[in-house]
Amino acid sequence: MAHHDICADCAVRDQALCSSLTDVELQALNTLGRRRKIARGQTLIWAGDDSIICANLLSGVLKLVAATPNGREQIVGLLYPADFVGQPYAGQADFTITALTESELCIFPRDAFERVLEDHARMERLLLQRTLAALGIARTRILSLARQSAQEKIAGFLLDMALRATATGCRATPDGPMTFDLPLTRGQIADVLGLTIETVSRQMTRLKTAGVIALPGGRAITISDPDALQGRAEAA
Amino acid sequence: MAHHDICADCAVRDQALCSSLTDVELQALNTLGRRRKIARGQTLIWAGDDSIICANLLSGVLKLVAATPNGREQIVGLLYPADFVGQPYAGQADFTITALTESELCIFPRDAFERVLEDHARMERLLLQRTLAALGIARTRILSLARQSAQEKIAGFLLDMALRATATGCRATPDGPMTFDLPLTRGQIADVLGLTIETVSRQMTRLKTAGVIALPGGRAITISDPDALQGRAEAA
DNA sequence: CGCATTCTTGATGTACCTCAACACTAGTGG
DNA sequence: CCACTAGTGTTGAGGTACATCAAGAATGCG
Repeated sequence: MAHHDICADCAVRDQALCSSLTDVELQALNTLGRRRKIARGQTLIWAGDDSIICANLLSGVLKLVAATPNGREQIVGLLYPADFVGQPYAGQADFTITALTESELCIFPRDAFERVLEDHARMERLLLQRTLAALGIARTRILSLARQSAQEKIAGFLLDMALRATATGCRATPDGPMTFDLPLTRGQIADVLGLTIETVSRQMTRLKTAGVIALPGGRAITISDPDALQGRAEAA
Repeated sequence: MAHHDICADCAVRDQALCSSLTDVELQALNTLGRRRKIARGQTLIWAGDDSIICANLLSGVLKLVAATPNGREQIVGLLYPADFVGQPYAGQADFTITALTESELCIFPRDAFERVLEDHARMERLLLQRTLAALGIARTRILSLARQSAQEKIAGFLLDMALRATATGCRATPDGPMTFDLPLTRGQIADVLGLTIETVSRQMTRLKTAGVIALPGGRAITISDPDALQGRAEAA
Protein backbone atom coordinates (compact mmCIF):
# COMPACT_ATOMS: atom_id res chain seq x y z
CA MET A 1 0.00 0.00 0.00
CA ALA A 2 2.74 2.37 0.97
CA HIS A 3 4.44 1.69 -2.34
CA HIS A 4 1.48 2.71 -4.41
CA ASP A 5 1.70 6.40 -3.86
CA ILE A 6 5.43 7.03 -3.82
CA CYS A 7 5.01 9.00 -7.02
CA ALA A 8 1.64 10.50 -6.18
CA ASP A 9 3.06 13.38 -4.18
CA CYS A 10 6.31 13.61 -6.14
CA ALA A 11 7.46 17.21 -6.46
CA VAL A 12 9.28 16.57 -9.70
CA ARG A 13 6.90 14.10 -11.37
CA ASP A 14 6.65 16.34 -14.44
CA GLN A 15 10.26 17.45 -14.67
CA ALA A 16 12.30 14.36 -13.91
CA LEU A 17 12.88 11.51 -16.32
CA CYS A 18 9.56 10.05 -15.14
CA SER A 19 7.74 12.72 -17.11
CA SER A 20 8.26 10.45 -20.10
CA LEU A 21 6.10 7.79 -18.51
CA THR A 22 2.34 7.47 -18.36
CA ASP A 23 0.66 6.99 -15.01
CA VAL A 24 0.31 3.32 -15.79
CA GLU A 25 3.96 2.87 -16.65
CA LEU A 26 4.88 4.71 -13.51
CA GLN A 27 3.60 1.75 -11.51
CA ALA A 28 6.63 -0.27 -12.61
CA LEU A 29 9.07 2.29 -11.29
CA ASN A 30 6.91 2.71 -8.23
CA THR A 31 7.66 -0.78 -7.05
CA LEU A 32 11.38 -0.39 -7.74
CA GLY A 33 12.05 2.98 -6.22
CA ARG A 34 12.27 4.03 -2.64
CA ARG A 35 12.56 7.45 -1.07
CA ARG A 36 15.61 8.36 0.92
CA LYS A 37 16.57 11.51 2.78
CA ILE A 38 20.21 12.35 3.25
CA ALA A 39 21.63 15.00 5.53
CA ARG A 40 23.89 17.89 4.63
CA GLY A 41 27.45 16.62 4.24
CA GLN A 42 26.43 12.99 3.87
CA THR A 43 27.84 11.08 0.90
CA LEU A 44 25.55 9.07 -1.36
CA ILE A 45 28.20 7.50 -3.60
CA TRP A 46 31.97 7.26 -3.22
CA ALA A 47 34.23 7.43 -6.26
CA GLY A 48 35.53 3.94 -6.95
CA ASP A 49 32.52 2.18 -5.44
CA ASP A 50 30.55 -0.14 -7.66
CA SER A 51 27.97 1.92 -9.51
CA ILE A 52 24.89 0.26 -8.06
CA ILE A 53 22.31 3.00 -7.76
CA CYS A 54 20.53 5.49 -9.94
CA ALA A 55 18.15 8.12 -8.63
CA ASN A 56 16.09 11.19 -9.23
CA LEU A 57 16.83 14.15 -7.01
CA LEU A 58 13.60 15.41 -5.43
CA SER A 59 14.90 18.27 -3.32
CA GLY A 60 18.20 19.74 -2.19
CA VAL A 61 21.54 20.21 -3.93
CA LEU A 62 24.24 17.58 -4.46
CA LYS A 63 27.85 18.01 -5.47
CA LEU A 64 29.85 15.79 -7.81
CA VAL A 65 33.47 15.73 -6.65
CA ALA A 66 36.61 14.59 -8.44
CA ALA A 67 39.97 14.37 -6.71
CA THR A 68 43.60 14.11 -7.84
CA PRO A 69 45.72 11.21 -6.52
CA ASN A 70 47.29 13.61 -4.06
CA GLY A 71 44.11 14.88 -2.55
CA ARG A 72 43.24 18.12 -4.29
CA GLU A 73 39.48 18.33 -4.86
CA GLN A 74 37.27 19.84 -7.48
CA ILE A 75 33.50 20.02 -7.77
CA VAL A 76 32.85 18.90 -11.35
CA GLY A 77 29.10 19.29 -11.27
CA LEU A 78 26.11 20.33 -9.20
CA LEU A 79 22.80 18.49 -9.16
CA TYR A 80 19.45 20.16 -8.56
CA PRO A 81 15.88 18.88 -8.06
CA ALA A 82 14.60 16.77 -10.98
CA ASP A 83 18.16 16.01 -12.07
CA PHE A 84 19.17 12.45 -12.71
CA VAL A 85 21.79 10.99 -10.36
CA GLY A 86 24.14 8.09 -11.02
CA GLN A 87 26.00 6.35 -13.81
CA PRO A 88 24.08 3.69 -15.68
CA TYR A 89 26.19 1.28 -17.77
CA ALA A 90 29.26 2.02 -15.65
CA GLY A 91 31.29 -0.42 -13.59
CA GLN A 92 32.57 1.89 -10.90
CA ALA A 93 31.44 5.36 -10.00
CA ASP A 94 33.85 8.00 -11.28
CA PHE A 95 32.94 10.71 -8.80
CA THR A 96 31.91 11.12 -5.20
CA ILE A 97 28.38 12.47 -4.73
CA THR A 98 27.65 14.35 -1.52
CA ALA A 99 24.72 16.41 -0.26
CA LEU A 100 25.36 20.16 0.09
CA THR A 101 21.96 20.64 1.74
CA GLU A 102 19.50 18.21 3.22
CA SER A 103 18.21 16.32 0.20
CA GLU A 104 15.62 13.78 -0.77
CA LEU A 105 16.06 11.21 -3.50
CA CYS A 106 14.05 8.57 -5.28
CA ILE A 107 16.49 5.68 -5.59
CA PHE A 108 16.52 2.68 -7.94
CA PRO A 109 18.88 -0.28 -8.13
CA ARG A 110 21.02 0.35 -11.17
CA ASP A 111 20.40 -2.95 -12.91
CA ALA A 112 16.64 -2.69 -12.47
CA PHE A 113 16.73 0.89 -13.72
CA GLU A 114 18.65 -0.14 -16.82
CA ARG A 115 15.99 -2.74 -17.54
CA VAL A 116 13.31 -0.08 -17.30
CA LEU A 117 15.31 2.05 -19.74
CA GLU A 118 15.42 -0.82 -22.19
CA ASP A 119 11.66 -1.20 -22.06
CA HIS A 120 10.89 2.51 -22.35
CA ALA A 121 12.50 4.10 -25.36
CA ARG A 122 11.02 7.52 -24.57
CA MET A 123 12.70 7.52 -21.19
CA GLU A 124 16.01 6.42 -22.65
CA ARG A 125 15.79 9.16 -25.23
CA LEU A 126 15.09 11.72 -22.53
CA LEU A 127 18.11 10.49 -20.57
CA LEU A 128 20.20 10.76 -23.73
CA GLN A 129 19.06 14.32 -24.26
CA ARG A 130 19.83 15.23 -20.68
CA THR A 131 23.23 13.61 -20.89
CA LEU A 132 24.00 15.54 -24.06
CA ALA A 133 22.96 18.73 -22.32
CA ALA A 134 25.13 17.89 -19.31
CA LEU A 135 28.04 17.29 -21.67
CA GLY A 136 27.55 20.73 -23.17
CA ILE A 137 27.48 22.29 -19.72
CA ALA A 138 30.60 20.42 -18.64
CA ARG A 139 32.44 21.56 -21.75
CA THR A 140 31.38 25.14 -21.22
CA ARG A 141 32.79 24.89 -17.72
CA ILE A 142 36.06 23.65 -19.19
CA LEU A 143 36.26 26.91 -21.11
CA SER A 144 35.40 28.93 -18.07
CA LEU A 145 37.89 27.22 -15.77
CA ALA A 146 40.71 27.42 -18.26
CA ARG A 147 40.27 30.89 -19.68
CA GLN A 148 38.33 33.15 -17.31
CA SER A 149 39.73 35.34 -14.56
CA ALA A 150 38.62 34.96 -10.97
CA GLN A 151 36.42 38.05 -11.35
CA GLU A 152 34.69 36.65 -14.43
CA LYS A 153 34.19 33.27 -12.80
CA ILE A 154 32.59 34.77 -9.70
CA ALA A 155 30.34 37.09 -11.67
CA GLY A 156 29.24 34.28 -13.96
CA PHE A 157 28.62 31.99 -11.03
CA LEU A 158 26.48 34.54 -9.21
CA LEU A 159 24.42 35.13 -12.36
CA ASP A 160 23.96 31.37 -12.65
CA MET A 161 22.78 31.12 -9.06
CA ALA A 162 20.47 34.09 -9.52
CA LEU A 163 18.95 32.49 -12.58
CA ARG A 164 18.42 29.26 -10.68
CA ALA A 165 16.92 31.12 -7.74
CA THR A 166 14.40 32.85 -10.01
CA ALA A 167 13.65 29.55 -11.73
CA THR A 168 12.81 28.04 -8.36
CA GLY A 169 9.77 30.16 -7.87
CA CYS A 170 11.30 33.24 -6.42
CA ARG A 171 10.46 35.83 -9.05
CA ALA A 172 9.84 36.03 -12.75
CA THR A 173 12.20 38.69 -14.06
CA PRO A 174 15.94 38.57 -13.63
CA ASP A 175 16.14 42.32 -14.20
CA GLY A 176 16.36 44.72 -11.32
CA PRO A 177 17.80 44.02 -7.89
CA MET A 178 17.00 40.66 -6.30
CA THR A 179 17.97 38.85 -3.14
CA PHE A 180 18.43 35.16 -2.46
CA ASP A 181 20.44 32.68 -0.41
CA LEU A 182 23.49 30.97 -1.84
CA PRO A 183 23.28 27.23 -1.16
CA LEU A 184 27.07 27.00 -1.09
CA THR A 185 29.73 28.14 1.35
CA ARG A 186 32.67 30.20 0.11
CA GLY A 187 34.80 27.10 0.27
CA GLN A 188 32.38 25.20 -1.93
CA ILE A 189 32.18 28.06 -4.41
CA ALA A 190 35.97 27.94 -4.54
CA ASP A 191 35.80 24.20 -5.23
CA VAL A 192 33.36 24.81 -8.07
CA LEU A 193 35.34 27.60 -9.71
CA GLY A 194 38.81 26.21 -9.22
CA LEU A 195 39.87 29.03 -6.90
CA THR A 196 40.79 29.34 -3.24
CA ILE A 197 38.44 30.43 -0.51
CA GLU A 198 40.38 33.66 -0.02
CA THR A 199 40.16 34.61 -3.67
CA VAL A 200 36.40 34.02 -3.67
CA SER A 201 36.01 36.17 -0.57
CA ARG A 202 38.15 38.97 -1.98
CA GLN A 203 36.31 39.06 -5.29
CA MET A 204 32.98 39.15 -3.47
CA THR A 205 33.99 42.15 -1.39
CA ARG A 206 35.36 43.76 -4.54
CA LEU A 207 31.92 43.42 -6.14
CA LYS A 208 30.32 44.69 -2.94
CA THR A 209 32.64 47.72 -2.80
CA ALA A 210 31.82 48.45 -6.45
CA GLY A 211 28.11 48.47 -5.55
CA VAL A 212 27.30 45.61 -7.91
CA ILE A 213 26.12 43.30 -5.16
CA ALA A 214 25.29 43.54 -1.46
CA LEU A 215 25.88 40.98 1.27
CA PRO A 216 23.11 41.45 3.84
CA GLY A 217 24.61 38.77 6.08
CA GLY A 218 24.38 35.07 6.52
CA ARG A 219 24.42 33.33 3.18
CA ALA A 220 22.20 35.94 1.56
CA ILE A 221 23.22 37.98 -1.45
CA THR A 222 21.48 40.72 -3.39
CA ILE A 223 22.30 41.50 -6.98
CA SER A 224 22.03 45.28 -7.05
CA ASP A 225 23.16 45.82 -10.62
CA PRO A 226 22.64 42.74 -12.82
CA ASP A 227 23.92 44.52 -15.93
CA ALA A 228 27.17 45.46 -14.28
CA LEU A 229 27.52 41.90 -13.06
CA GLN A 230 26.89 40.62 -16.56
CA GLY A 231 29.55 43.00 -17.82
CA ARG A 232 32.09 41.66 -15.35
CA ALA A 233 31.25 38.10 -16.36
CA GLU A 234 32.38 38.91 -19.88
CA ALA A 235 35.13 41.40 -19.16
CA ALA A 236 38.08 41.49 -21.53
CA MET B 1 25.59 1.34 -57.14
CA ALA B 2 28.16 3.64 -55.63
CA HIS B 3 25.99 3.96 -52.55
CA HIS B 4 25.91 0.26 -51.89
CA ASP B 5 29.44 -0.11 -50.73
CA ILE B 6 30.00 3.07 -48.75
CA CYS B 7 30.16 0.95 -45.62
CA ALA B 8 31.87 -2.01 -47.25
CA ASP B 9 35.35 -0.57 -46.94
CA CYS B 10 34.67 1.42 -43.78
CA ALA B 11 37.68 1.47 -41.49
CA VAL B 12 35.59 1.88 -38.36
CA ARG B 13 32.63 -0.33 -39.22
CA ASP B 14 33.12 -2.35 -36.02
CA GLN B 15 34.02 0.49 -33.67
CA ALA B 16 31.68 3.31 -34.58
CA LEU B 17 28.01 3.47 -33.62
CA CYS B 18 27.28 1.38 -36.70
CA SER B 19 28.70 -1.67 -34.93
CA SER B 20 25.28 -1.92 -33.30
CA LEU B 21 23.68 -2.55 -36.68
CA THR B 22 23.44 -5.74 -38.69
CA ASP B 23 24.61 -5.71 -42.29
CA VAL B 24 20.99 -5.52 -43.37
CA GLU B 25 20.22 -2.55 -41.16
CA LEU B 26 23.32 -0.84 -42.40
CA GLN B 27 21.66 -0.48 -45.79
CA ALA B 28 19.38 2.18 -44.36
CA LEU B 29 22.28 4.31 -43.18
CA ASN B 30 24.10 3.58 -46.38
CA THR B 31 21.58 5.54 -48.38
CA LEU B 32 21.60 8.44 -45.92
CA GLY B 33 25.29 8.90 -45.40
CA ARG B 34 27.93 10.33 -47.63
CA ARG B 35 31.67 10.45 -47.29
CA ARG B 36 33.44 13.73 -47.02
CA LYS B 37 37.10 14.63 -46.71
CA ILE B 38 38.10 17.83 -45.01
CA ALA B 39 41.51 19.42 -45.00
CA ARG B 40 43.66 20.37 -42.04
CA GLY B 41 42.38 23.64 -40.58
CA GLN B 42 38.99 23.43 -42.28
CA THR B 43 35.93 23.89 -40.09
CA LEU B 44 33.07 21.40 -40.25
CA ILE B 45 30.63 23.15 -37.91
CA TRP B 46 30.62 26.70 -36.54
CA ALA B 47 29.36 27.39 -33.03
CA GLY B 48 25.95 29.04 -33.33
CA ASP B 49 25.09 27.46 -36.66
CA ASP B 50 21.99 25.31 -36.83
CA SER B 51 22.91 21.81 -35.77
CA ILE B 52 22.10 20.05 -39.03
CA ILE B 53 24.66 17.29 -39.34
CA CYS B 54 25.80 14.24 -37.45
CA ALA B 55 28.72 12.08 -38.51
CA ASN B 56 31.14 9.32 -37.73
CA LEU B 57 34.80 10.21 -37.89
CA LEU B 58 36.63 7.74 -40.13
CA SER B 59 40.15 9.10 -39.97
CA GLY B 60 42.00 12.13 -38.68
CA VAL B 61 41.62 14.25 -35.55
CA LEU B 62 39.07 17.00 -34.94
CA LYS B 63 39.00 19.68 -32.27
CA LEU B 64 35.96 20.97 -30.44
CA VAL B 65 36.48 24.64 -29.64
CA ALA B 66 34.65 26.95 -27.25
CA ALA B 67 35.27 30.68 -27.12
CA THR B 68 34.54 33.46 -24.64
CA PRO B 69 32.61 36.53 -25.86
CA ASN B 70 35.91 38.40 -26.05
CA GLY B 71 37.72 35.91 -28.20
CA ARG B 72 39.76 33.69 -25.92
CA GLU B 73 39.63 30.11 -27.13
CA GLN B 74 39.74 26.71 -25.52
CA ILE B 75 39.72 23.24 -27.01
CA VAL B 76 37.06 21.44 -24.98
CA GLY B 77 37.40 18.08 -26.65
CA LEU B 78 39.26 16.07 -29.25
CA LEU B 79 37.64 13.58 -31.60
CA TYR B 80 39.39 10.51 -32.96
CA PRO B 81 38.47 7.87 -35.57
CA ALA B 82 35.22 6.00 -34.77
CA ASP B 83 34.05 8.86 -32.55
CA PHE B 84 30.62 10.31 -33.07
CA VAL B 85 30.46 13.93 -34.25
CA GLY B 86 27.61 16.38 -33.83
CA GLN B 87 24.78 17.28 -31.50
CA PRO B 88 21.53 15.42 -32.04
CA TYR B 89 18.43 16.95 -30.43
CA ALA B 90 20.09 20.38 -30.32
CA GLY B 91 18.93 23.57 -31.99
CA GLN B 92 22.27 25.27 -32.52
CA ALA B 93 25.74 23.87 -32.30
CA ASP B 94 27.48 24.85 -29.07
CA PHE B 95 31.03 24.45 -30.30
CA THR B 96 33.10 24.94 -33.42
CA ILE B 97 34.47 21.71 -34.90
CA THR B 98 37.65 21.96 -36.96
CA ALA B 99 40.06 19.44 -38.45
CA LEU B 100 43.52 19.27 -36.91
CA THR B 101 44.69 16.86 -39.57
CA GLU B 102 43.23 15.88 -42.89
CA SER B 103 40.12 13.92 -41.95
CA GLU B 104 37.42 11.81 -43.47
CA LEU B 105 33.86 11.67 -42.19
CA CYS B 106 30.68 9.76 -42.85
CA ILE B 107 28.01 12.43 -42.67
CA PHE B 108 24.25 12.19 -42.05
CA PRO B 109 21.58 14.87 -42.04
CA ARG B 110 20.69 15.34 -38.38
CA ASP B 111 16.96 14.83 -38.70
CA ALA B 112 17.39 11.64 -40.70
CA PHE B 113 19.94 10.39 -38.22
CA GLU B 114 17.57 11.03 -35.33
CA ARG B 115 14.92 8.98 -37.10
CA VAL B 116 17.36 6.11 -37.44
CA LEU B 117 18.10 6.38 -33.74
CA GLU B 118 14.42 6.10 -32.96
CA ASP B 119 14.13 2.93 -35.00
CA HIS B 120 17.25 1.31 -33.61
CA ALA B 121 17.24 1.08 -29.86
CA ARG B 122 20.61 -0.66 -29.73
CA MET B 123 22.21 2.22 -31.57
CA GLU B 124 20.58 4.77 -29.34
CA ARG B 125 21.79 2.86 -26.29
CA LEU B 126 25.31 2.81 -27.66
CA LEU B 127 25.16 6.54 -28.25
CA LEU B 128 23.92 7.03 -24.70
CA GLN B 129 26.81 4.98 -23.35
CA ARG B 130 29.30 6.94 -25.40
CA THR B 131 27.80 10.22 -24.30
CA LEU B 132 28.00 9.14 -20.67
CA ALA B 133 31.65 8.21 -21.21
CA ALA B 134 32.34 11.56 -22.86
CA LEU B 135 30.71 13.29 -19.90
CA GLY B 136 33.04 11.45 -17.54
CA ILE B 137 36.04 12.45 -19.62
CA ALA B 138 34.92 16.09 -19.76
CA ARG B 139 34.47 16.16 -15.98
CA THR B 140 37.87 14.62 -15.43
CA ARG B 141 39.32 17.38 -17.59
CA ILE B 142 37.55 19.93 -15.42
CA LEU B 143 39.51 18.57 -12.48
CA SER B 144 42.73 18.60 -14.44
CA LEU B 145 42.32 22.14 -15.75
CA ALA B 146 41.33 23.56 -12.40
CA ARG B 147 43.72 21.79 -10.06
CA GLN B 148 46.80 20.58 -11.90
CA SER B 149 50.05 22.43 -12.46
CA ALA B 150 51.42 23.03 -15.94
CA GLN B 151 53.94 20.24 -15.40
CA GLU B 152 51.25 17.74 -14.40
CA LYS B 153 49.04 18.76 -17.31
CA ILE B 154 51.81 18.28 -19.86
CA ALA B 155 52.92 14.95 -18.39
CA GLY B 156 49.34 13.67 -18.31
CA PHE B 157 48.71 14.87 -21.82
CA LEU B 158 51.81 13.15 -23.20
CA LEU B 159 50.84 9.90 -21.48
CA ASP B 160 47.39 10.22 -23.03
CA MET B 161 48.83 10.72 -26.48
CA ALA B 162 51.23 7.83 -26.00
CA LEU B 163 48.36 5.57 -24.99
CA ARG B 164 46.40 6.62 -28.03
CA ALA B 165 49.42 6.10 -30.27
CA THR B 166 49.87 2.55 -28.99
CA ALA B 167 46.16 1.92 -29.36
CA THR B 168 46.41 2.90 -33.01
CA GLY B 169 48.47 -0.08 -33.94
CA CYS B 170 51.92 1.17 -33.07
CA ARG B 171 52.95 -1.25 -30.35
CA ALA B 172 51.40 -3.40 -27.67
CA THR B 173 53.11 -2.43 -24.43
CA PRO B 174 53.16 1.10 -23.05
CA ASP B 175 56.25 0.22 -20.94
CA GLY B 176 59.71 1.04 -22.10
CA PRO B 177 60.73 3.89 -24.39
CA MET B 178 58.55 4.61 -27.39
CA THR B 179 58.44 7.19 -30.15
CA PHE B 180 55.50 8.70 -31.98
CA ASP B 181 54.29 11.88 -33.65
CA LEU B 182 52.14 14.39 -31.81
CA PRO B 183 49.15 15.31 -33.98
CA LEU B 184 48.99 18.74 -32.34
CA THR B 185 51.18 21.83 -32.52
CA ARG B 186 52.43 23.44 -29.32
CA GLY B 187 49.80 26.08 -29.72
CA GLN B 188 47.06 23.48 -29.95
CA ILE B 189 48.40 21.62 -26.93
CA ALA B 190 48.27 24.94 -25.09
CA ASP B 191 44.65 25.36 -26.18
CA VAL B 192 43.82 21.89 -24.87
CA LEU B 193 45.52 22.32 -21.51
CA GLY B 194 44.54 25.90 -20.82
CA LEU B 195 48.11 27.17 -20.97
CA THR B 196 50.12 29.42 -23.27
CA ILE B 197 52.35 28.21 -26.05
CA GLU B 198 55.44 29.41 -24.20
CA THR B 199 54.58 27.49 -21.05
CA VAL B 200 54.03 24.30 -23.06
CA SER B 201 57.38 24.75 -24.77
CA ARG B 202 59.20 25.43 -21.51
CA GLN B 203 57.71 22.42 -19.75
CA MET B 204 58.63 20.20 -22.69
CA THR B 205 62.26 21.28 -22.61
CA ARG B 206 62.20 20.82 -18.85
CA LEU B 207 61.12 17.19 -19.35
CA LYS B 208 63.75 16.82 -22.06
CA THR B 209 66.48 18.22 -19.82
CA ALA B 210 65.41 15.84 -17.08
CA GLY B 211 65.82 12.95 -19.49
CA VAL B 212 62.19 11.91 -19.22
CA ILE B 213 61.45 12.51 -22.89
CA ALA B 214 63.41 13.26 -26.05
CA LEU B 215 62.44 15.47 -28.97
CA PRO B 216 64.06 13.98 -32.07
CA GLY B 217 62.78 16.84 -34.20
CA GLY B 218 59.70 17.65 -36.18
CA ARG B 219 56.56 16.71 -34.30
CA ALA B 220 58.09 13.50 -33.01
CA ILE B 221 58.49 12.70 -29.34
CA THR B 222 59.96 9.74 -27.52
CA ILE B 223 58.98 8.80 -24.03
CA SER B 224 62.27 7.69 -22.53
CA ASP B 225 61.07 7.08 -18.99
CA PRO B 226 57.30 6.42 -18.79
CA ASP B 227 57.40 5.86 -15.04
CA ALA B 228 59.04 9.19 -14.38
CA LEU B 229 56.48 10.82 -16.66
CA GLN B 230 53.68 9.10 -14.77
CA GLY B 231 55.20 10.38 -11.56
CA ARG B 232 55.20 13.95 -12.83
CA ALA B 233 51.59 13.59 -13.92
CA GLU B 234 50.62 12.96 -10.29
CA ALA B 235 53.17 15.11 -8.55
CA ALA B 236 52.15 16.69 -5.28
C1' DC C 1 66.20 29.72 -51.94
C1' DG C 2 62.99 32.57 -49.49
C1' DC C 3 59.03 33.19 -46.91
C1' DA C 4 55.69 31.69 -43.36
C1' DT C 5 54.83 29.12 -39.61
C1' DT C 6 56.18 26.96 -35.59
C1' DC C 7 59.26 26.55 -31.78
C1' DT C 8 62.51 28.05 -28.25
C1' DT C 9 64.48 31.02 -24.85
C1' DG C 10 64.86 35.26 -22.04
C1' DA C 11 63.21 39.28 -19.21
C1' DT C 12 59.51 41.15 -16.84
C1' DG C 13 54.87 41.54 -14.88
C1' DT C 14 50.86 40.08 -12.29
C1' DA C 15 46.92 37.30 -10.83
C1' DC C 16 46.28 34.14 -7.83
C1' DC C 17 48.02 31.11 -4.04
C1' DT C 18 49.88 30.49 0.59
C1' DC C 19 50.40 31.53 5.23
C1' DA C 20 48.58 33.93 9.07
C1' DA C 21 45.65 36.52 12.09
C1' DC C 22 41.31 38.01 13.30
C1' DA C 23 35.92 38.72 13.02
C1' DC C 24 31.52 36.89 12.52
C1' DT C 25 27.83 33.37 12.89
C1' DA C 26 25.51 29.56 14.75
C1' DG C 27 24.91 25.77 17.55
C1' DT C 28 25.82 23.68 22.46
C1' DG C 29 25.68 23.17 27.13
C1' DG C 30 26.10 25.25 31.58
C1' DC D 1 20.79 34.03 28.99
C1' DC D 2 25.34 33.99 28.11
C1' DA D 3 29.95 31.87 27.74
C1' DC D 4 32.15 28.38 24.79
C1' DT D 5 33.33 26.35 20.65
C1' DA D 6 33.51 25.00 15.78
C1' DG D 7 32.70 26.43 11.51
C1' DT D 8 32.76 30.12 8.24
C1' DG D 9 34.20 34.48 6.39
C1' DT D 10 37.29 38.58 5.93
C1' DT D 11 41.59 40.93 5.41
C1' DG D 12 46.68 41.53 5.06
C1' DA D 13 51.63 40.49 3.64
C1' DG D 14 54.47 38.02 0.78
C1' DG D 15 55.68 34.43 -2.66
C1' DT D 16 55.30 32.00 -7.05
C1' DA D 17 53.60 29.88 -11.12
C1' DC D 18 52.20 31.22 -15.15
C1' DA D 19 51.19 35.05 -18.60
C1' DT D 20 52.92 38.62 -21.41
C1' DC D 21 56.14 40.88 -24.29
C1' DA D 22 60.00 40.35 -27.28
C1' DA D 23 63.65 38.38 -30.08
C1' DG D 24 65.78 34.83 -32.44
C1' DA D 25 66.26 29.87 -34.19
C1' DA D 26 64.19 25.79 -36.55
C1' DT D 27 61.24 23.76 -39.57
C1' DG D 28 58.60 23.21 -43.68
C1' DC D 29 56.42 24.50 -47.97
C1' DG D 30 56.13 26.71 -52.73
